[in-house]
Amino acid sequence: MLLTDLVSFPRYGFNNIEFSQTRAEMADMYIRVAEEENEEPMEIPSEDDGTVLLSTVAAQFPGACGLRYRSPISQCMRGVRLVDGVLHAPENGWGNLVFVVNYPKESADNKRKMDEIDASSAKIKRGDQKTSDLIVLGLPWKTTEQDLKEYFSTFGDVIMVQVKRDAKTGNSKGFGFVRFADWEAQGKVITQRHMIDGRWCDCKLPNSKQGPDEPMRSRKVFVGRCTEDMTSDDLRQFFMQYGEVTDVFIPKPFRAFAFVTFADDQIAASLCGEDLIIKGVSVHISNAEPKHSGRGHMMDRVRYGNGFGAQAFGSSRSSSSSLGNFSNFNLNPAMMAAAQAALQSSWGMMGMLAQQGQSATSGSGASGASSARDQTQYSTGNSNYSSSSAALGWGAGSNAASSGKGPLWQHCAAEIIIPSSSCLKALLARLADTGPGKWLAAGCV
DNA sequence: GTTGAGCGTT
Repeated sequence: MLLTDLVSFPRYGFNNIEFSQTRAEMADMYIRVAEEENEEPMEIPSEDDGTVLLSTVAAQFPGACGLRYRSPISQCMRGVRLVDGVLHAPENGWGNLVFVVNYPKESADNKRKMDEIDASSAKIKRGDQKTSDLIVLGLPWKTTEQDLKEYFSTFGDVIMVQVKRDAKTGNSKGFGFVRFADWEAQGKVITQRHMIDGRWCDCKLPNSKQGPDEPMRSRKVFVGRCTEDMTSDDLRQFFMQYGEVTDVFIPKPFRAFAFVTFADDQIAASLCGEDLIIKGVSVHISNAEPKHSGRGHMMDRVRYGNGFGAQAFGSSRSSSSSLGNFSNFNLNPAMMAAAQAALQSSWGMMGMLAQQGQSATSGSGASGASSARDQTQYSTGNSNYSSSSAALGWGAGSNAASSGKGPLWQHCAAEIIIPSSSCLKALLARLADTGPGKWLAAGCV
C-alpha cells in the first residue's frame, strides 16, 4: 500500500500499523484472484461484511463456480466456503493470498476436450471466429453511443456501436448494437450481463444472426415451481455450480417459472428431469420449449416421467456453440455397453436421471414417438438425428413407492431416450462424477 | 399459477 493511499483512506491511520480490520473497515477491500496459481491475480471487490459474491468473481471469470487457495500452513489447496452464492473468507481473512478460480468439472473437461479436438484436427476453421453485431438489450433511455463505446471498450476493440432511436422523437428505443474486432471479446461479452448507466443489460446474437432453428434452444432449461422470492441473481448463482450461465429469464408478472441458459448445451441437457432445491424450494428442471411453438407437446412428455423423452430437439445442432459440436461423436458398442451397465447397476444416482418417479407406464413406442415428433418439429432440414441417437434401457425397479420414500433410483423404469451422442456424453460425464462411475469417464468419455 | 420482451429505415 502506498503512502498516498494511507492519506486518502484515513481509516488506515498511521499509528495503526497492523491494519487490524473491523467489519466496517473491510468495506472496499479487494481480494486477489487468478485463473491459475502462478498467473497475475486480479483484484476483486468484497462486500461490506467481508464476504465475496460468487457473482462478482464470475463477472471477471465467466463460468467460475468457486475459489480455492493454497494453505500457507498445510501447503495443500483448500476450498473457500461457499454458501448460497456467497464466498466466506478463510479463518485468517482473505489476506494477501491468491485465490484460484474453480470451474465446473464438466465444463472444464469439455473445454479441454475441445481444445484437443481443435488441436488434433488439421482443419482449423477460423471462419466461425468472425465477429458479428451484438444486440444490447435493456439500455437506459439516456445511454448514448459514446457511453456504449466507452463501456464496451473495456472488453476489447469496439468497431461499431449504435443506439436505436425513434426516427421522429430521437428517443432511444432502449436497445442498440455493438461489434468487436475480435472474437474473444465478443465471446466474453455474450456470457455476462452488463451494468450500463445503472441498468443491467444483456448482449446477444441478434435474431437476424441466429440460425433459423435456434441452436441456442437446447442450452436453455425451463425451471418450474419457482417462488416469487427467487431473483434472477439467485438463479444465476445457484445454476453457476453446474456450468457457465449465459442468461436467466424470469417472466413478469410472476408466473412461477423461469428460464436458465447455459453456455454448454450438454450441461443443460444433463439437468433436465431433475428436482433441485433452491432457497429451500424444490424446483423442477425440464427442457425449454421453443418460444412461439404450437401447443400440445406437454401431454406427450409428462407421462414419460423422466423428462428425457422430449429433449431430443436441437441437441445435435449446436454447431454454433462456442464450446463445440459433438454431432460427429460416435458411440461404439463398448461405450454403449458401459453406459448400460452403469445405468443398470444400482449406484443410487439414477435419481438424477429420473427423479420424477412417475410410474413409467409408457414403453419405448410412446416416448419414441415423442422424440420423433420433437424431431420433426425442431430439427427441420436436419437428418442426422437418427444417426447420432441412441436409446438406453433398463429393467423396471418394481418397488413403486411413488411417495418418494426409498432410493430414488428405485423409481426408474422403462427407458431413457438419449437423443444424441452429446446427451449421452453429458450423462456419462455426470455418472462419472459420482461414486463408482469414475472409471467410466476415464475409459470411455 | 410449469414455457419467455424488446431485434437493426444498414
